[in-house]
Amino acid sequence: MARDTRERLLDVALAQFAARGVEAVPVTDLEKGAGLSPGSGSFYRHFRSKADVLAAVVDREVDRVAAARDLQGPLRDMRDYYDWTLDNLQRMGLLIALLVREGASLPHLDRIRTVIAEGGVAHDAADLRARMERGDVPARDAEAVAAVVQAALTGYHLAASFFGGSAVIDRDRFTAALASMVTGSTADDQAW
Amino acid sequence: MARDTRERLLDVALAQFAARGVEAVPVTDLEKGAGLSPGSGSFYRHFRSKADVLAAVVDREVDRVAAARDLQGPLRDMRDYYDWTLDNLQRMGLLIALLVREGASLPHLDRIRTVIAEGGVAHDAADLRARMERGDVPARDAEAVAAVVQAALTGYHLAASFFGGSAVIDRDRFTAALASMVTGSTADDQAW
DNA sequence: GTCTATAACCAGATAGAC
DNA sequence: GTCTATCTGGTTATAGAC
Repeated sequence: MARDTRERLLDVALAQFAARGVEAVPVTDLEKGAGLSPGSGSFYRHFRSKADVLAAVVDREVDRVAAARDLQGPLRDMRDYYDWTLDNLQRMGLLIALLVREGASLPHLDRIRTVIAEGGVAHDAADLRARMERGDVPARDAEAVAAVVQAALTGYHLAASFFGGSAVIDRDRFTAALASMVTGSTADDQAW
Repeated sequence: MARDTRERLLDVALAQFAARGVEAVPVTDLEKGAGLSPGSGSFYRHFRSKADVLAAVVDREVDRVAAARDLQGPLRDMRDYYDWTLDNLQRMGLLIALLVREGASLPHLDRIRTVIAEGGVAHDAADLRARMERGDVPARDAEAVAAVVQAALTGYHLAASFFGGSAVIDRDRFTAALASMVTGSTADDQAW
């Protein structure tokens, strides 16, 4: 047993809840997944209830996402940034799956919203405004453009995760098109 | 009792499944919602099981969406089309909520994917290609641009429905920015 | 077609030995 | 901390009267 039983229970709970939904996962399955005897109440030595473990799962995952965000290096060009954002969404994958599944009934909803939205539109809009003033990017409603970018990246990620990545366009073509729409560059400037 | 009991059960099931998740809704609640005595097995005179009613719900809803799509009038300009698409997503709201909640475990998944994706990227890409050839729109990777548009609209819809419409940008500004990014028009052409 | 009643089962949670 | 055993309550589904 490498890690703490409590940690193992949290790992299993995150994976199972995200994949099958909280209601669909019996406590017995969590015990089984953590190497405990299913049906024994051993789970209850670590958490008071199923709702309790859900809250702990969300808490730990939000902390992780917040910590990972701080590691973000300096942004190079726009496409790298979009690429990095898609990676980030993938890293938050299980948390997002959980959010999407359980919706409003998730605990700590405002913390989740804060972490997921934060550094998003507001930050991007400021960056865009600066580029617009320098003339790197055509002048438009910066906040709205930032919102479009955010929505496009999120939508792409969700579609890929629902439909298993099939029937969606290649990731490179997607970020290239998005960057070209923001910067106003056209086919004359760049091959695809 | 206006409509058939079977229809009422389907209505209640759609609403409840989308809102709370299939697992979380006992058959008793469906009976209650349809005006039947909760706990009586009356539900089972209309459906063989809970899985059966879920399949019927999805089937009926996909049929509705497909039928509504055929009513689409001729497209005027691009912004009207984005507006119409957002309306459409709202009309598919409960089906999308169900898809998002239950994910891969939903029955008839490929039918859903077909109906939701179809007439989407492929159709838009053809339209864009024509506009690019006429010079109305800057020449770019048409399929990729169509995918970005689709992802942006879907992402906007989902964010609005998760977070209750708060913290999201105004719908008009969103579609305006998206249209301007596709057509390549800038602040000089249009006020916001 | 709907009802009352109930069977069969499974999930959440607790007690107490080791 | 984990186990066996168990209580309790809720859920699916069926039987049979009306």
